[in-house]
Amino acid sequence: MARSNDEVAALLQEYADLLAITGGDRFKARAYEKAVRAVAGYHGDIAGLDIKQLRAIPGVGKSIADKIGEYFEHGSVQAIEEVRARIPAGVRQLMAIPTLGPKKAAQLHHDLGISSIEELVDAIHHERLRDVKGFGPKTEQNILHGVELMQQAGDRVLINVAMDLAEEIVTGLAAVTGCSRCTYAGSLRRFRETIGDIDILAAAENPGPVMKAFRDLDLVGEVIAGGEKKTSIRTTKGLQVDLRVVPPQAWGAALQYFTGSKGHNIRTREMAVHAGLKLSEYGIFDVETGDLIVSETEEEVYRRLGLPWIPPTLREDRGEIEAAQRDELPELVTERDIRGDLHTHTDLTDGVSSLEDMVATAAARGYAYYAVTDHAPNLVMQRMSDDKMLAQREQVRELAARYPKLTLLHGTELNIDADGEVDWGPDFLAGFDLCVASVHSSFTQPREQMTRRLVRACENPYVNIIGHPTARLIGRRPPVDADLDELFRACARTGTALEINSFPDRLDLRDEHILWAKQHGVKFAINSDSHSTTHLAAIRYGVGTAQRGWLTKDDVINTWPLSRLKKFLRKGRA
DNA sequence: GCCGTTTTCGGCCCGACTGTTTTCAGTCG
Repeated sequence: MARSNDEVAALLQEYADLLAITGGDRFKARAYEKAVRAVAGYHGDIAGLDIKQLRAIPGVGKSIADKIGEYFEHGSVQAIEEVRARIPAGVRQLMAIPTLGPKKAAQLHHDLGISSIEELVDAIHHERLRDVKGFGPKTEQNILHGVELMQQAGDRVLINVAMDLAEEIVTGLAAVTGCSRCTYAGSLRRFRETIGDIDILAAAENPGPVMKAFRDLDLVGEVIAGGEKKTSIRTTKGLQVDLRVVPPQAWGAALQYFTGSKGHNIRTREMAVHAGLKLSEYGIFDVETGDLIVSETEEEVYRRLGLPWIPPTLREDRGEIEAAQRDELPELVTERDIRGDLHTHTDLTDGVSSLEDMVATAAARGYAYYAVTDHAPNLVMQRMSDDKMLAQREQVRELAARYPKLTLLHGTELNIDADGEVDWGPDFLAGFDLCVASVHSSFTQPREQMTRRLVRACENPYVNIIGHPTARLIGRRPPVDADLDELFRACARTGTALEINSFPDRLDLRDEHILWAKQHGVKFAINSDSHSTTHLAAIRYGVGTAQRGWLTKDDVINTWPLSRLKKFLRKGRA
């Protein structure tokens, strides 16, 4: 379901870009960019809001609220149509080329009539850029190189890919003599679901050796920019990594700055300005005297702004500053709070590890309970049968004796069919300790049908958790189209939890949907959906996503003591 | 275009690096 928030955000971003290309008031363009972040990060669906409610969103004033209203009413916005008519779409696309921004794109369009990437490449080959002011031979090379990179589509990568790479680089740089601290920052530290580039931060009195060690890493494909304090490289696989080295005493301010997000940083810097201070990656300074006030730790930086420390996963300018000012930041769920995994597979269906190995790995993680939830018969390719399922249950019960500290639960992952029915009737389902139910087919049903299908699953008294609720695969399959408000209401009403599937290519529900569902009073289960012993650790990404959705321990059923969990799983059954 | 415990007008985040130019604009994060 393409949320209307995302549609509107894309439209406002286009307008902001076009305003930047046409020149004029750059603060106007910035105001639209601010509104883009506000709309994209808004917790609910903005389609249902009236003008007054739209204006209540910080960063959305009369003009933008009216444009959003006009868009919902007519499907287009006149002011945007007018500027579209003047600036060909291809001119905006030029901005996607690294090193090309709105000014250069506008100049190419104005001086040479270039309005597409193809025309630009052609113009370079015919040496037509030589006469344009500000464009030299290096710029030509940079553009051609940038276009080549775009064609290779070195897009965003999944969080686990970036995390593995970042941890490898951090380990390498931390070992360099003179490097006192090293960590990853940026969107990775905020646990965004995909990562565009990796930000590494190091502290050293003398940056030289750390910079050299970075440039010499085996994974470096090319050095994009190499300065004294900052170096950017592209790995052999095409991912950009930026390293910043700061003096040790500036660590806290630098970490705060390089963690972002951009929106969060703008807010904190504005707060500093209003207090007669200046906040940069080197610290908080007194504007009058230029004296450094604090810089060593993030806690000090936030405290000087009158705020408690804000967890990185909240730093998206989605209300965390206001919550911090009221001292109402949520106490976020952490990986340590997770007492068990409630969605896992074995080699009885499509897993690759045995029941024994999966349980041993769960026990080694210190879990208090663990559910085995292999696929049910309707997912025919998994070749499940009643007999096999019952035999596995026996095995689980026998295995339980070997793990006195770990309670084993026998469950299943049911298949929600096109009508909302599941694999078994009540008699057989009653034998399970818990049931996950998920959509695995008919992904493209119309909205009403899909909504009814999911709500029916919730209404089944044996369904405890809706697995990967939108069934999206990041970068490969879009989310199903359903009325999420209705689904969330049904979950809250029936005592059905929504899964936060931790598998890095799912992360489903995603952060914004979690925030939205939480407003309805829904409970969640953070599960790994493991198909191998190595997958259990992926729960960290589900926890990070849950944090981005502002969840506390109490919101997540698999942080609860077993007795409370079991009560929830009875779901009001007799 | 948005916003307001100094403001309904006059502000609007900050710094590194590059390429071009000779003191700086543009881009990026």
